Amino acid sequence: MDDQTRLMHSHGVGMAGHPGLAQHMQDGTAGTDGEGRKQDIGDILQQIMTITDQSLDEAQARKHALNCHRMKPALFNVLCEIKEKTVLSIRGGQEEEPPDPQLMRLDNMLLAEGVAGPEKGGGSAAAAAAAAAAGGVGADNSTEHSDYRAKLSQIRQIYHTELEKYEQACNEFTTHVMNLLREQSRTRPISPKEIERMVSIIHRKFNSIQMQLKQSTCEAVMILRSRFLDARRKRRNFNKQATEILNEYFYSHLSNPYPSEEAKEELAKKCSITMSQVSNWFGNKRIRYKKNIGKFQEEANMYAARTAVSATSVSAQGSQANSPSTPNSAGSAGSFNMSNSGDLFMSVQSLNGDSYQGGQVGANIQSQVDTLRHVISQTGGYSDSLAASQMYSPQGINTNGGWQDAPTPSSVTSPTEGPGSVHSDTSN
DNA sequence: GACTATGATTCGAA
DNA sequence: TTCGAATCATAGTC
Repeated sequence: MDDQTRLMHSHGVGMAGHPGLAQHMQDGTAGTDGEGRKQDIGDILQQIMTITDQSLDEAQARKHALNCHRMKPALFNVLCEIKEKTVLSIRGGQEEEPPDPQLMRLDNMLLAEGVAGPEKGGGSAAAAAAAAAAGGVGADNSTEHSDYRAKLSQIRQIYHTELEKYEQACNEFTTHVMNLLREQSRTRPISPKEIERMVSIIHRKFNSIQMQLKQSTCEAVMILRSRFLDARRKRRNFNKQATEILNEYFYSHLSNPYPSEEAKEELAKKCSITMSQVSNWFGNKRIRYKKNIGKFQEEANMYAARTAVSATSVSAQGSQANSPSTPNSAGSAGSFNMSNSGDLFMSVQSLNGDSYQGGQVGANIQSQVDTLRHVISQTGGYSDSLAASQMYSPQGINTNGGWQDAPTPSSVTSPTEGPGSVHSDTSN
């Protein structure tokens, strides 16, 4: 006799003395001896315990037989009484548990990252926030941003798909268990509250699985986020063309290498970088140029010569009104849309003739003059009229170590403009 | 691996 | 806010 059978037999003996069962026996089985009763109960219990080992058809048949068994009501009563005794312990575990703080944290994070909750443009808000945190300006256009958004969107999609699967599985399983319990309630006493409790247990189990999903999603978002920010932090050299554009601007505005907002925007667009990167570049360039002028001399010469040649060629073409020529980038680098800057020589004449044509024109002229003067100073020739006014300092740095606010002859500067107006050299 | 170049960041001053 | 200056951190070169 195996343990199960022994257990059943012992229960059978025990239940023989049970008042409910005894009553039933008195009612329905009067006249039968004790051995026979024990045998009956043992049979029933054995049938119940072995029901799981049987095939579905077999079990169905057994179940039917059990339901029709004459002892079934008695057994039901016994189970009811046992249940009454144990119901207290069940009640003990029914208290509502407070919401898990970790789950709340995860939920909040997923909500903030735009993974959970309503669609926030594929997490673009979070991406923008991340970009802002990284100090990027205009990062909305960056490749990193779109990558981040795409990846976040992927995470969001996977999360929702998995969540849906879990919910579906949870619902299916809950329905299955509820049906099972309802079915079982024919043979054993099961109250609706118990079914409810079982449902909540199932939900708790599935919630813990959901929490794992949320945790994994959060981790994925964190990794993505850190990678995104790291990528921004990571230094990447600008491409050659971008550096050339920036250098051309820098050396053609050497007297005042402070691009205006518009110029920065233009440069940023041309170089496919952000405005803050342009600002950084100019900040670094100014300080490094100033620190080591000698080192940059060759570079300065090259760009100055290039610009001068461009300007001269433009000049040779005549002062066409619709010419897109620029003082600094008439070459491959593109234009900064500086009007009236075509005729360098005329500009120089104007300078010498003290015939200033207006702020913007003056600014553009200034660039040309910077370039020309630089070339001249480097070649050692031509020092008459220009030098007479104020010899060009190739470095564009005054004796105080700062950039010359008004590096050109006073005649160049508009009488209505202060030194600060030189910044308008980039006022396209 | 040392060194240099260079983009980014931080901090104080104006 | 912008700039200069110092510094950090990484890429590229030898």
